[in-house]
Amino acid sequence: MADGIGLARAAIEPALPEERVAKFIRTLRQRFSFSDEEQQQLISRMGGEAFFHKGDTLVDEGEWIEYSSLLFSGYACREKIDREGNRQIVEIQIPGDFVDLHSYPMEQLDHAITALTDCRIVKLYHKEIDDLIDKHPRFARLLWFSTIVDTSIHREWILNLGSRAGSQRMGHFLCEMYCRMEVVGLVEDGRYDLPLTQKDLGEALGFTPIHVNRTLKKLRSLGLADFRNQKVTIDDFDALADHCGFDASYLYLTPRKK
Amino acid sequence: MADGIGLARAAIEPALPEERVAKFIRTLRQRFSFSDEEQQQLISRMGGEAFFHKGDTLVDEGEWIEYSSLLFSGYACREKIDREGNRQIVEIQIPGDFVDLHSYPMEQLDHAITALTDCRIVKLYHKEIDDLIDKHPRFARLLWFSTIVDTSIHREWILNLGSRAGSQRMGHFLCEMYCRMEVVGLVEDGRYDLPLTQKDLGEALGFTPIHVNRTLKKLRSLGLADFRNQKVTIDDFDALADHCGFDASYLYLTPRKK
DNA sequence: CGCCTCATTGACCTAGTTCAATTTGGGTGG
DNA sequence: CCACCCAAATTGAACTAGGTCAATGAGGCG
Repeated sequence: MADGIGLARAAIEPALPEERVAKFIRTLRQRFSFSDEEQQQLISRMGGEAFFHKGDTLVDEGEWIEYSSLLFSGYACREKIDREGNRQIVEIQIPGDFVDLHSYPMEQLDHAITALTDCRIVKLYHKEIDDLIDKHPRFARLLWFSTIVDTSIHREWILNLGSRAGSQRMGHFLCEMYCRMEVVGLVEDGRYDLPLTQKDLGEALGFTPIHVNRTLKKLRSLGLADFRNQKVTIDDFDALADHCGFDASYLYLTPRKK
Repeated sequence: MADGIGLARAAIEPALPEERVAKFIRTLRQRFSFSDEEQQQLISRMGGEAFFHKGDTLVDEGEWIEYSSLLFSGYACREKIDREGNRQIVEIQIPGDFVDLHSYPMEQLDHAITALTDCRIVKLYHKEIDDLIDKHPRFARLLWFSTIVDTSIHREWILNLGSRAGSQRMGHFLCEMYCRMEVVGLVEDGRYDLPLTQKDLGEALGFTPIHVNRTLKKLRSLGLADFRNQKVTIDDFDALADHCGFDASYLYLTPRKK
């Protein structure tokens, strides 16, 4: 595991994991200067792949965790279940996301991570992170940053659930996914995949599936967004963003100004 | 700034900052073994106090941040304002909380931090954290952990706003505050201070102030909780926790089992 | 072809909002 | 100590966004 080639060898498909890992690194590079050598330092420490089927649990609540998983294909979500069995989706994970980097400091999660589609992940063992930080302390701040973006996304969801209603709450969610998908090259002609049912959408947004249906109908009739067959089409992103007061700065996707 | 004495000298009142800093450290020690020397390493790097009045902004959205603030007396909240001017409180900060340790990796926040009462903070400059991690890489994981607990709290709020209604949503919030106040010794005879108006409570829970009033009335009539004059009384915590399905594990306050 | 899951629509119901008025209590100046 | 003020709490009444219940369609698949 001296370099990225080890990863390619381990791949089941001909796809090069480096390309997917690069999605994650590209996001980081938008905020931090990052030498090629540092990039190699990180990639070389990643090793071991795993495959999950739709519906599988990638990480279970309370499970003892030794490595973090970088999602390089497929979609997953983080979810919490309350006493009555209500499911709340708290975040959607897309290719290029480290789905549980926060398990490095945390060691056990308070929520489960479930595959929304078949998924492939690359592992980064926590002992490798220890070693990486030991030798290159700068990585602490860098990897830490990437977990803190999730915190920011959570805060915006709190705002979304607490302060926005109906089509604005829904539209805001679709805007967020649009922006996140775009940086990893998964938006084409205003379209992207969103492998959720209307029931799932309801569980993310605090709506009943019936209300989700009506909300989507409204956005469609306003010409702002269309969700059909697990695909989202947004012809005029700015119009939708304006409709729901979406401002992408909480996603920390743009370079810092300083 | 070779030791904690520097802090005491800087204090405006005779209160010893170490005692308050210790609240933060005590919380960490519940999960990490922590030598006295390490504790000293951390405390010795903290320096500089600041005082804020009720209503002041401790940290503004988008502001460039060079140090993180440990709240050692008073209460604050993190809030986001949307385009329409609606305010959403996303977390309450109590004595012993690092209110913006996440500004170390993030450097600019997506939200503001506002004083709910007069507040006193101790600073930890980010360059000191750099140095600390450089010399003692173990601190990276440890401080990182403490920011990740906020992420977990945010997730539970998403669940609370998305899945719980009425008195259960309110009760859950009161349970959380009870538990967090208890570890820092601020609960006496089932009572603790909560310096919020009913309007503020509504802005935290996604309710109108009128509904907050009715929800509180209901909890009072059920004998589960009483909020009056910015003080919460919970005679039977277990009964309240049972009423709203509260499980404190997301607060990561108990020692790890492993 | 028939099954099964998901989407869609209608009718009705309720939790929570809105609007408006009244009360309470702490603080302040005379 | 009292009179006054003001912010916050409380209550009532009417209204509505969203939930509940129930039925119908529509697409995918063995």
